[in-house]
Amino acid sequence: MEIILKNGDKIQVENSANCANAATAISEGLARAAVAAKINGELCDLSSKLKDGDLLEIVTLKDKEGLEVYRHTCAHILAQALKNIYPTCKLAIGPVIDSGFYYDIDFNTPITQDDFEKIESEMQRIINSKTAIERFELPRAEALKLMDKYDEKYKIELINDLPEDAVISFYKQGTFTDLCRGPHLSNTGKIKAFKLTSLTGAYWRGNEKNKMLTRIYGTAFEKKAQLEEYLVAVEEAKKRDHNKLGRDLGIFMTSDVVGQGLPILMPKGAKILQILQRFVEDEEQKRGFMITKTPNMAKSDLYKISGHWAHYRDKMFILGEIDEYGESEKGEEIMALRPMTCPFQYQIFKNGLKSYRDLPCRYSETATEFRKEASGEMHGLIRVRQFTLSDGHIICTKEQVEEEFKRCLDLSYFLLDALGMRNDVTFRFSKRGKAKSDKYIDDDEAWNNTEAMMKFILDDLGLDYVEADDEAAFYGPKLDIQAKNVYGKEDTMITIQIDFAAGESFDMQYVDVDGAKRHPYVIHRSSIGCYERTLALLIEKYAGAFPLWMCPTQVKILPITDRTLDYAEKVAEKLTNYGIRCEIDKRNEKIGYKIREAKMEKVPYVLVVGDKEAEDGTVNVNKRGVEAKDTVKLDSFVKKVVKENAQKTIF
RNA sequence: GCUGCUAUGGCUCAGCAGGUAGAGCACGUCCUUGGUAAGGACGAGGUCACCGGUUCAAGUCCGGUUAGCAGCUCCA
Repeated sequence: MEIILKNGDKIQVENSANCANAATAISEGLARAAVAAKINGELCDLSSKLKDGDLLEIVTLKDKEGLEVYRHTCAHILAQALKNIYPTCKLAIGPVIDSGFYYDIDFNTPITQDDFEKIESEMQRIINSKTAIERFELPRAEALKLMDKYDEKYKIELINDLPEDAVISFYKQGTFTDLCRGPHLSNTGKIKAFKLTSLTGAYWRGNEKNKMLTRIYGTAFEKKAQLEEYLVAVEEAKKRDHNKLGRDLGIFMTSDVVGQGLPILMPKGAKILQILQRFVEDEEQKRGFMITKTPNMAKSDLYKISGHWAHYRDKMFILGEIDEYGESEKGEEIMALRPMTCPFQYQIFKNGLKSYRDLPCRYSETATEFRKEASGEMHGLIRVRQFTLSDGHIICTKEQVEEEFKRCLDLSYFLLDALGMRNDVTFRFSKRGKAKSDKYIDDDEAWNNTEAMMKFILDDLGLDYVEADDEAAFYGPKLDIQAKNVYGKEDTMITIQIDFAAGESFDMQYVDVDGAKRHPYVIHRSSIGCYERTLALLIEKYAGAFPLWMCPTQVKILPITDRTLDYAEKVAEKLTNYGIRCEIDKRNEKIGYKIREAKMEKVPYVLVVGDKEAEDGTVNVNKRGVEAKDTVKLDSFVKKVVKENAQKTIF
C-alpha cells in the first residue's frame, strides 16, 4: 500500500506495515531516531498500523511531542520501579510537564528524597532490561476488572469518569501494566538520561478536600550532557532567586518575631521602591489620575456593602472578636484592615452629587493592603500578607470603558518599558466563562456583556492573550498581565478589570445628560502592580544589577588614599547636585578590596580617584559589566551619567 | 491550610556511638597610605530557633510551637 509523507513524497510499504516499518523504509537513521509517529496528524505509537493513503510523520526527540513521549515513558518506568519496591502503593496520574514529568502516588508509608537513589537504580535496572512496551485496549468492564485485580482505586475512578465512547488503552512493559492514553516509546531501553528531582505532596485531582498524595518529579533528556546542562541551568536560575539574592544584597529581610509574609524593606530596597513610586505616581498624574490617601482600615459595614464580609472574611485581618456570622458578640464596632482600596475610593466619588461631566473620574493611590494568606502560601516578596499596590479606580460611563481601558493598558506598557519588562510578560483574559458558582455575582447578562466588551477591546488592540475560565474577579472579567519567576512559576503582575456591579452595590450615581441618575461602570487597575512583587521580579530579571535609573547607589567613589578624600568629596558633591545618587568608600582599605566589594554590590559606576585624578580633574571609570576602564574628565562623566539617568525606556 | 524537607555566632557551613561547640568570610583594635575583584597580626562574638519530654547527661533522640524552602490548594 501507499503512504504519504509530510513533504508530499509517497512510499510503498507492505499491507500490514506499522509506523516503525515505514520509518525503516524511509531510512535506517530515521528508524533509529523515531520515538513516535503521527498518522493523519494524530500522535500515536510506532507500532500503530498504517492504512493505505495515510499521511505519516515520524516524530523524533527533536520534536516537542517526541520529548514528551520520551518523558512520559520515563514516568511509567518510575511507576513500575515504585510498584516493584513498594508493592502496596497506589498509582494516580503521571503526566508530562514543561520541565519533565511527575507521578502522583498514594504510599502507605511516607517516602523521602533519601529513597530516590534506590528508586533511580530500580528505574535504571528496568531501562537496562530493554523491556518491550506494548499497547492494548479493553472494553470498559474488563478495564475496570483489570484495575480492580491490581487494586488501583485511582485508576478505577479515572476509568469511570471517561466518556462513554472513550477508547480505554493500557501499556504493558514486562509485568507492569498502566492505564494510559499514550503514546509511548517501544522499549524501556530507549531512555538514556533521567533524574528524579523533587518530592512533594499534591491533592488527588487538585482538590484540597481530597487525600494528599505523594508527587515525585523527574526529568529526562536524550543525552546525559543535556541533563547535566539542565541541572546546571536550574542551579544558575536559583542564584537569581530574589528570595536569596534580595536578602544577600540587603534589599529586604524578614524577622521571626515580626511574622510571616511581612517583609522588611531595608534602606536599599526602600530606596528602590521610593524611586519607582515617585516615577509611577508622577506618570499617573500626568495621565489624569487624581491621587488619594484613604485609610488602611474600616468598619465591617464597608466590607458588608462590598461583599467581602460575606465572601472573603476569613482572609482579612479583623480587629475585634466576632462570631461565626461576622458579628460582634458584645455589640462592639468591628474594624478590619483593608484587603483592597476600591470601596474607599468609591466613598470619594459618592461625596457630593456627580454629573456626567465629572466622568471619567480617575483615582489612583499607592495603597497598602492586607490579606491573611494561609501560612504555606507566602513566598519572599512575591506573595506576602502586607503589600503596596499601585492601585486605582476609574469611574466612568459604559461608553467610556473602552477608551479608559486602553489608556490603562498604555500606562502599563509605558511602565513595563521603563522596567525593561515589556517582553517578559504574557496576557491572560480571565473570565468567569462557564464556571458559574457562588464565587461570582449571579447575573448572566452582565457577565456576557462585560466579557464580550473586554474581548472586543483586546481583539481591537490585537493583543496576544490566552483565555482562562474561572479566573475572573467576583464582579467582572480581568486582563491579567502575567510574569514568571525564576522557577517558572507564573503570577499576576498587573491587572485591569471591568466591574459592572460596584456602581449599583455601592449606589454610586451620576446625573446624565437627560437629567436621569445612572450607575457608572468601574475599572479596577494597577499600573505597575504590587511594588513588592515587582521588585522581586526586577531582582530576578537583573540578578540585582538594576538599570541605572532605579539603583539605590548609582556611583561609588573609591579614593585610593586619604590624600584624595577631599577630591572624592568634591566629585560626590558635583554628582549629588546633578541628582545622581553616590557614596564614598572612605575606609582605610586597599583599592582592590574596595573595587571587589563595590562590584559585588552591583553598583553601575565605580570611580577610582587617586593623586593623578585629583590633579587632572578626572575620574577613573569602572563600568558595571565592562572589563575595560577609562579615565575621563569629571565634567564629561557627569554629563554622561546624567543623560543615562534620564533615560528610562529599556528595550 | 496540606505533604515533604530544614533551623548551629551577621553570612556560608562543620560537629551527629548523645558527654556542656569549630572554620572561613563579615565585625572590632592595631600595623599597612596601598593604583583596579580579598595585605597582615591580634581580638570579640553562640544558653546550638523556642517550649516540653526521654536520659546520670541532648546542638545531637522524641513531641509541640515558630520561622524558612519546594510543591499542592488558594490568590478580591
